[in-house]
Amino acid sequence: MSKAELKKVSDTKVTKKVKKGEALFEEGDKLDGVFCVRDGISKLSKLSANGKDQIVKLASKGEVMGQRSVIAEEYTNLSAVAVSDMEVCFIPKDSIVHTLNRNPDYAVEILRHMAHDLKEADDVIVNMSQKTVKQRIAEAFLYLKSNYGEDEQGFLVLTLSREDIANVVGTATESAIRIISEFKKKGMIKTSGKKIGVLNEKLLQELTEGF
Amino acid sequence: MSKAELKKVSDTKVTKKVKKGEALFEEGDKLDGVFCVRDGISKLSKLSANGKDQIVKLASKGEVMGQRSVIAEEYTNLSAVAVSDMEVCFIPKDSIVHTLNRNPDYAVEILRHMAHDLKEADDVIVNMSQKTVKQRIAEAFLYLKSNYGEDEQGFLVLTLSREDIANVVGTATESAIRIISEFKKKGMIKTSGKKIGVLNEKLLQELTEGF
DNA sequence: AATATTATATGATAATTGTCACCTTTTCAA
DNA sequence: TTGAAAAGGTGACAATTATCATATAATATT
Repeated sequence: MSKAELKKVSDTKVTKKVKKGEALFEEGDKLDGVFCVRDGISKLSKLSANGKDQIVKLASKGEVMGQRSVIAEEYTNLSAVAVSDMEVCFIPKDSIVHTLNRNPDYAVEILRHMAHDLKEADDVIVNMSQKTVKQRIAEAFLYLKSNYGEDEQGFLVLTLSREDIANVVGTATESAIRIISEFKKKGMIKTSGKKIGVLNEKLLQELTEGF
Repeated sequence: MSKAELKKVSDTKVTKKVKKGEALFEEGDKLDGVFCVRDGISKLSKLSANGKDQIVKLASKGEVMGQRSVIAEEYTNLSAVAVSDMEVCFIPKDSIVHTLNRNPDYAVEILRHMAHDLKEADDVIVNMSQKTVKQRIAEAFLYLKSNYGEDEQGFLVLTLSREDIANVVGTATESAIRIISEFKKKGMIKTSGKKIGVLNEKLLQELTEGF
C-alpha cells in the first residue's frame, strides 16, 4: 500500500497504542484487517520447528502489516510484536476490499509494494544461505543505522535485544553475543547496556562483502 | 497471474522453445514482459557475493517469471535458466499494463498470486536460517517428489545436478553430495546416475522435523 | 532495598559445514 | 571412439556455529 493511499484511509481511523513487547497478532490468527504503523517498530516473525523465532521483517512508520494474509485470504503466517512502543491504526478488511474494487490504481499500488517486499525477501534468502553469521550481523547493524538512524551519542535508535538480533540473522543468542563482543574488541562498534553504536562503518561494510 | 487469466493471454502468443541450460534472462536485465512456462522447469537464482548461485524458486507449468520486476518497474533481481527443455511464451509489458488498467479483477488475481509467493519466500527464509543442511536437503527431495512426481522406476521426474541441489539448499556442492551419499547408505533414497528416488518418505519427513 | 527474574557474557566442547586435494565416472564434441 | 571437460564422489582438515554450563549484570517486583 502506498503511503499516500494509506494515509488517506488511515487518517479516518482511530489509532491504537501498543506497548513494547505486546503482540499485534500471532501466527495462525485470522486477520480481518491490516495494521498500519503510525509510530514505533514491530517485528514480524515466524516460529520454527525447533522453537526459535525467525524475524522476517521489521516494520516501521508507513508500513502495513497483515496485508498478505488479508489479500490471500489465508491465516497469517507471521506474528507481529512491538519492539518499541507503537501507535498503529487498523483498517478493516471490508474497507480494503471495497477500495480495491472501486479503485484499480489502488490495487496496482499494493501490487507494487508487494513486488518490492518480494524482492527484499529474495535478498534475505540469499543472505541467509550464503553469508556467515558474522557477515549477517554486520549487515544488520548497517541496516539498522541506515533505516532508523542514530541518536546524539551515536547509538542506534532502534535498540534490539541480543536475542532479537540473533533472531534477525538466524543464529543462537550466544553466537550473536560473541560476535558483538568481537566487533566491539575490534573497534567496529561500541555498546552501552543493550545499546549499540556503529564506530567503523567502512570495516563493517567490507566484512559484509567478504573482506 | 491466475492460470485462467494467463491462458487467455498466452494462448494468443507464440511459444518459444528453450533448451536445458539456456538462460531466459539474467540478473540485472530490464524485462519488457513476462515469461510464462508452458512446459519444463526453470530455476530462478541470484548470484551471491562469493560467486555462488542461490536458487530462490523453481518455476514450472502455469507459473510466470519476471512479473515482479515488470510490475515494480525495476531491473530483475534474478536470473532464469532452464533446468529441463522448456516451452515458454512471452507476454509483453504493454499487454500486461493494458489488461491491468482495463480489468480490476486481473490486478487482484496477480495480487493474490504474489501474496502467495511472498508467504513461500517467508517460509524459505525460516528454513534457511533455522534448519540444518541435512534437513533442507531432505525437504528438497520431498518437495521435488510432491511437486513434480516420480517416474515408473520411482525416480524423481525433475533431475537436478548435485550442484543445483546444493544451490537450492544453500550449501557447498561437496556437502550436498556427502549428505546424498549418507541418505543412500541409510536407505532413505536411491540413486542412478544423477537421478534420485525417494525410498523412505517417512524417514525423510521425520528428519525435516528434527527426528 | 532486597530479591527474583531476565538479559548479557564467556568458556569449554561438540557438531556442523566449508575448503582443498584428488580421483572416478559420465557426458559431450571433435 | 576417443579424448577433453564436466560432474560426481571421498578423505583430510579447518573454520564456523551450536550447545551446555556457569557467571555476572541489569531489570523488575514485592
